[in-house]
Amino acid sequence: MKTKLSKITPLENLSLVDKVELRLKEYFKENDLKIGDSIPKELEFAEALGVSRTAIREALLRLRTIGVIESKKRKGMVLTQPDIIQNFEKAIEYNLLGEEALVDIFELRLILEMGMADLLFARKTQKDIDELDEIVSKQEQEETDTVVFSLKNEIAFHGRLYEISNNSTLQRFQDLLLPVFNYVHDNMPKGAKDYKYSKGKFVTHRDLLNILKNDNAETFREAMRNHLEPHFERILNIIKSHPNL
Amino acid sequence: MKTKLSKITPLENLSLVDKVELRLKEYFKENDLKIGDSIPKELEFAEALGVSRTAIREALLRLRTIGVIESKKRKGMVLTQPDIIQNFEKAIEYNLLGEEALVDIFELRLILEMGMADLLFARKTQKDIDELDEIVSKQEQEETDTVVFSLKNEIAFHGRLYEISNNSTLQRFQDLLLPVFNYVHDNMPKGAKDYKYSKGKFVTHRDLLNILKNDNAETFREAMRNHLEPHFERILNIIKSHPNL
DNA sequence: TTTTTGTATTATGTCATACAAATAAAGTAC
DNA sequence: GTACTTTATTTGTATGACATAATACAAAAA
Repeated sequence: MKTKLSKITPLENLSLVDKVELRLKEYFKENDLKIGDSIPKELEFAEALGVSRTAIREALLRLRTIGVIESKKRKGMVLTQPDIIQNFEKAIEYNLLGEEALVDIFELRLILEMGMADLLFARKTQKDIDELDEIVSKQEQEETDTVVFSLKNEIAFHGRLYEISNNSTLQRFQDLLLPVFNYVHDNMPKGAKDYKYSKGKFVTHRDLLNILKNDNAETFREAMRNHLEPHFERILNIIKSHPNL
Repeated sequence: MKTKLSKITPLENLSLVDKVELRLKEYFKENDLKIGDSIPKELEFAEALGVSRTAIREALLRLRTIGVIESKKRKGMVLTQPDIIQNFEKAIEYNLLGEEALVDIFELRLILEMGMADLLFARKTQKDIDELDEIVSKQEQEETDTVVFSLKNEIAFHGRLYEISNNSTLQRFQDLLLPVFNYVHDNMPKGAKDYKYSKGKFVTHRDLLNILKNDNAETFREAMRNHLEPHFERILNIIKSHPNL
C-alpha cells in the first residue's frame, strides 16, 4: 500500500529563510499570539535569531504575502486575520492554471450550487425573494422564449443565490470562480449552448425562484440539478486522467 | 471661508514594490508567458525598471510565495502552476482565522458533501465500492450499536468519498478543512454528540454505501442530508451576524 | 483652551555593494 | 563517449546607509 507522504519536509533542504519562517511560526504559537497583537521589530528578530535583517525581512514578507501580518511604518508588524480567498485570487490572476485545475474548479462550482440548498432555505428573507423576483422578471422580458444561456443573466441570478447563503467565504469563492466559469463557457463547443434536456422539462430561473419561495430544499436541489444538467453532462463525460493514482 | 474638501482623489499610495509587482504581471501577460517559461534575471529586471535589485526581489518573492514562480540558483526563475490549495493551507496553519471564517468553512464542507453526489455516481468504480465496504465493515465491528460519532471513522469514510470524486482540488480542499472540522467538533456542546434524529431513521455509513452501490444520486443526496443532520442543525441555528449589510 | 503647525523619533522601505552557495555548462582526462 | 574538474552565472544572504511615513510631542496661533 502506498503510504501517505504528504507533509514531511526533507531534512535540511531548507534555506535560511525557510528556517526563519519556521521559527517565526513557532514563536507565534508559543506566545499564543492573536489577531491584533504586534510582534517584535525586524532588527530584534534579526539579533535574536542571529541572522541578517534581510533574512528576517524575506520571511516576514512571505507572511505578509499570505496575509498573516501587516506592516506599518514606525508602528511595526501586526498579526492580521488572513484572507483565505485573496490568496486564491492572486494565484488565479496570473492565468497559469492548467486544464485539469480549471476543470476541477468548474466542478467545484457545480458542487457548491448543488450543495447550498439547505443554507438558502434556512437564511432566505422576503427581501431576497423580492430581489430575485426582480432579476428574473427582467430576464424574462429580455429573453425570447428560447432556452439559450445568457451568461450575464446566469451570473445575476446565481450570484444572488450565493448572497442569500450569507456565507461570505462562499460568496467570495464564487466571485473568484466566475472568470473560470466564463472561460469554460466561452470555450464551449458550439452545440453545447442549445442543449436538449433529457426529460424535456427545463427548469428555469423562475421555476427555481418559485421553489425557493414555496417549497423545500430537497425539491430545490433536484430542480437545480436539472437546471445545471448541460454543465453536468459536459463535465461527467470528460474522462479525467488519474495522475496521482 | 473654509472650502469643502469633497472631491479630490487621493494620489496613488502604492509602494514601490507594489508597482513593480504590477509591472511584472503586465510583463507576463504581454509576453503571454506560460508554465515552464523562464523569466529574465533579477538584475535585468532591476535595470529595465530602474529600481534596485531589492525591490525586484521583494516583488518576485511575493510571486514565489503564492506559487507562481520557482527559483533555482544559476538557472533563474521559472513560471510554475500555482497550487491554489497550498496558499489556503499556509494561511490556515497560523490559527488566525476568526470565529466567523471558521463557521463559513465548516458550512462549506457540508455544502461539498451535499453537492458532490453526482460526481460520485459518475466516477465510482468497483474498487471504490469494495474499499468503502471494507471501511464500513471495520467500523461496524468497532462500534457498538450506538449512534455516537467516532470522528476517526467519519474521516475515513467521508475522506474515501472525496477520493471517488477524482477531483484532486476538492480532495485537497477537504484535507485542509479537516482541522477546522475537528476544531468545531471538539468544541461541540456536550449534548450535541448524541443527537436525536428528527425522523427517527438515522442514515448510517452502511446505508450510504448501499445507496451508492445500487441507487442514484438523488437518493444519495437526501440520505446524506439525513446523515449530516446534526451538523446542519447546529449550523443553521446559528444566527449569523450580518457585517456587510 | 483648542487647534493647527512644525519637529524629532522610530520602524519599515529602498538602495548599493559584496560575498556565499549552488549548479548548469564548458572543459579535461581517460 | 564517460567521469571528473573547473568555470561562470544566478540566486541567496549579509551589511550599512539613507528615504519615507507614521507617531508623539512641542510650539505657535486662534
